[in-house]
Amino acid sequence: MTADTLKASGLRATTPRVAIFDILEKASYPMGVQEVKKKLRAKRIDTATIYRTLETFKHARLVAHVDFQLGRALYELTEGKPDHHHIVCQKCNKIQDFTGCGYQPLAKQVLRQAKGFASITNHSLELFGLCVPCAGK
Amino acid sequence: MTADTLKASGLRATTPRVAIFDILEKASYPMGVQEVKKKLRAKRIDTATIYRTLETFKHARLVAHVDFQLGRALYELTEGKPDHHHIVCQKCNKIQDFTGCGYQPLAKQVLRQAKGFASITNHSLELFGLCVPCAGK
DNA sequence: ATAGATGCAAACTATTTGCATCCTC
DNA sequence: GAGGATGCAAATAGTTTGCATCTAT
Repeated sequence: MTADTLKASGLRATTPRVAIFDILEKASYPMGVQEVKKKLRAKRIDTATIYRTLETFKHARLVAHVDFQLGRALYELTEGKPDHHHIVCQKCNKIQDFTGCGYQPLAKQVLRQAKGFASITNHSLELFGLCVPCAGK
Repeated sequence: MTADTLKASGLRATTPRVAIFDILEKASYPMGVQEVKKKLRAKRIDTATIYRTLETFKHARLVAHVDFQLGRALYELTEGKPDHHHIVCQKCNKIQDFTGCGYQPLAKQVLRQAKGFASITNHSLELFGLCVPCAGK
């Protein structure tokens, strides 16, 4: 149950949090605040609460912050998908997922080179390109 | 000369463009619109122009869009630094660069797997971690 | 009971757009 | 000269914050 997942992360299982988590769980791609808000429709949950909740989830590492260079933040559950990434069509924003970017050796190497850093806790990687329909002009 | 660089990319060498390019050239880390504006100080260049110019540079591939999950877009010249990336301290936002993320084989593999995509034209990769001072609490 | 979370409203910051004027080629 | 670029002003979008009230534990 979602409430237990939240509690397991040390978070209170409030109505908005459960609702937002459930929406992310059903989503098949990263969602922004507006998208979440739309899905919440009937439930009167304030936009500020959505922002705060997503930020909270991010700190708890329940969600990952994803950036498609669209001028807004997107989030997706990390649950059971480590090293999860996307390729995004630059024309139509279509998304496809892929797993494994082989960043572990890179992280090690960078830590060795970048003397000023003690640890790497996170990484973001997105590929941008053209989907088949858009490439065909 | 900067003007020639711009023309070589098919862009008109206007005063604002030259000024903004020069600022980026001197910068030692990715800059946002506000940072550029500050550097432009005396020169009366409108914020809208900065936005438009950076977008233009981006399309011309003179600059790369960088995202540190700060809620605003940053840009840096691509000039002579292909496959250039950063590691960012999550506490103090200190930045260190590194080169080469070995994404070429990854790109190939993803194109093979992600059937819906025809090409990859770009990639973004940032590492997030803690710098030595911040890690020491 | 109490710390923490939410709703509401307002403030802020980032970014975009329309249009008249200006400047580069 | 002509078309693209800029400045200005206003609009739009995204995000944050203060505070009184509510709620999960």
